[in-house]
Amino acid sequence: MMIEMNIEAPLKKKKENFSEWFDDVLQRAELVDIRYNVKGFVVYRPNIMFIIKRVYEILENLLIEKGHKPALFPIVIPVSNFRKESEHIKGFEREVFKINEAGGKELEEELILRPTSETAIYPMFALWIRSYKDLPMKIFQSVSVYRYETKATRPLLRGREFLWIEAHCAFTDEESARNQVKEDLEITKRAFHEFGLPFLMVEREPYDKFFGAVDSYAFDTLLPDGRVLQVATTHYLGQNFSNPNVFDIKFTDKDGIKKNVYQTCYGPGVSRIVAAMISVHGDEYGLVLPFNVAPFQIVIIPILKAGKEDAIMEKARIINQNLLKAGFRTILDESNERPGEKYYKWEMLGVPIRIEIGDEEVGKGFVTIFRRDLRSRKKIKDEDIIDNILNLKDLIHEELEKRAWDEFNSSITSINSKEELMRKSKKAKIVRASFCGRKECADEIKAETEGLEVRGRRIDIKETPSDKCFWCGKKATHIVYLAKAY
RNA sequence: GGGGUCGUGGCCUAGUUUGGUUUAUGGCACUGGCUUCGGGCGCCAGAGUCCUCAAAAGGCUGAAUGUCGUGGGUUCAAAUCCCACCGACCCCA
Repeated sequence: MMIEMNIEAPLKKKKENFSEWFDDVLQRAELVDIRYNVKGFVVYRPNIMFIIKRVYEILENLLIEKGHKPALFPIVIPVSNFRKESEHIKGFEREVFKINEAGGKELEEELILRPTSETAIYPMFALWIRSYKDLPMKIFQSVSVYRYETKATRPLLRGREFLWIEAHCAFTDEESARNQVKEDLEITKRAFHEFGLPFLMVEREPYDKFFGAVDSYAFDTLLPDGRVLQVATTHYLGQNFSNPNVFDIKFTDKDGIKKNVYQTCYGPGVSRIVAAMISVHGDEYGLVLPFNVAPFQIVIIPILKAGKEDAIMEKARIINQNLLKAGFRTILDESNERPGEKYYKWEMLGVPIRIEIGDEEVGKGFVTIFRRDLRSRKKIKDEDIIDNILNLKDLIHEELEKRAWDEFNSSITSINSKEELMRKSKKAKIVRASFCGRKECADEIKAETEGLEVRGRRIDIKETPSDKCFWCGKKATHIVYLAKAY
C-alpha cells in the first residue's frame, strides 16, 4: 500500500540547479561547514564523518581481504625525496604546500605536505624489501593529502585537503604488477556496487597519465549537472620509481640476481565518493543513503498519544531491540519533537527505512514501514517485520543502483562527427566517439567545446572504432569517452 | 592566468541607486512557557556581532564605547562613496 504525500520539500530540485542544491544539502544536513577560514579547507561534521567512516570501512575491508596491510607514513616529505622521480615532481611541484620554518628557525631541508605518498613510502620499501620472499608487498594508508588547487575549490569535490586511501604495492615482475591493477579494478567495482554508484572504467590517454606512471586507469562517475567526477585511480608504475636512479627498490630473486621491483598504486577518493553518493542518490528531501553505507539503517519513531504513551514506547523499544539483535544499525528517536519534525530530520540524513509506531500500530499488531528512497509507506504485521526488512534492504539497494545506472547510461551519446557533436552538445553529457588518439586533437576539442575532455577508453569491454576520428577525420585508433570534468 | 558579480546577527534576507530619521528590516533556527503529538502545528514571551566597566554567582538594571568580511581613506556624518586585502560564486583561457 502506498500513500501519496504532498509535502513541501525542504530543498530545491537538484536537477534545476545542482550547485545550489549541493551547497544547501551540505548545510541543511549538517555535513560540512565551509566557514573555516582557509580557502579550500572545510570542517567535516559528525553527520558526514559517520558516513565517511563507513566508506573507509568498506574499502579497507576489501583491501585487507585481498592481502593489503595497513600502515601510516608521515605527512611531511623531505623535498629531496620528492624530487627523485622527474615526471612526478614536474606534475606536482606547482601545487604542494611547503614548510621551511619551524620553532622560529629555518629548516635545514624544506618539507612538503604529501600531495600523494609515493615519495614517502618508497624509500622505506627500499629498506624493507630484501628478498623475493618479501614480495608482493601490499601496503595501504587512510589519510588526507594536500594539493594547492588553483581551480575553484568546492567542498568535497575539489579541496586543498582531501580524504582518500592510497594503496602501494611492489612485485617481482611486470605480470604480477599488472594483475594487481586488475585486482584494484575489481575491488573498486565491488565497493561501488555497495555505494550504488555507476561508473565508467577507463584507461587514461597516454598524455593524461598520473605523473610517474606507465599506465593509468580511472573510475569516473557522473554528477547531476552533467560533469564527471574521477573517484578512483589505479596506476601501473613499472620500474619508474624503483630503478637505481630513483629509489632503487631491489630484491634478490630465486636465481640469486638482484632485480628492481615492479610497482602499482591505487587511490580511491573518499571525499569524492561521499560527494558522489550524496549527489547521485539525494533528492529534494535530503540524502538517500545505500542501506549498507548508512550509519543508521532504520529509525524508529514513536507517535505518542495521551494516555497510551507507555504502551507505544514499550512496543518501540521491543522492536528496536529485536532489530539490533538481527544485526541492523538502528536508532529509536525518543526526543520530544513532533513526529513530523522527526520525519523531516531523518529523511534529510538519508536513513533508508523508518518504522512508525503509534496507537493504531499497538492496537492492531502491525507497524508502518516507510522507504526513504521512494517515500512510500506500508503496513507490516509485527511477526513479519524482520523478514520484511531483510527483503526490503536488498530491494531498496537494487532499485537505487538501477536508477543510478539507468540515468548514467542514458547520459551517454554516441557521436560520429564534429557536426553531430555540436548539434547534440547541449544534451550529451558523456560522449562516445571514434578517436585518433592525438593530444592536439584532444586539446582542440576542449578549447572549442567549452571544456569537453577525452576521459579515455573503456577497459571492461573491447570497442571497435569506425575508420575516422570524429573530430579531425584522420584514422581512428580506438573509441573514447568525453565529458566535462570536475 | 583573465573578466564579472557579490560579502549585512548562527543561516537567509531588507536597507546601498540619492551618505543622515537604523541603538540594522523580516524569516528560519535558538531560549523559556502553554499546547501532547499520524508531516516539521498554534499561541505568548525572550534573546540575538564583540568587548569593557559598576554591582558578592546567575539573573536583572544602568552606563560608556563599538558594530554590516578585514584594514585604510573621503566626510560634520559611511552598511551606503573610494582604495587595498581576504573570501564566495559565475564566465572565459
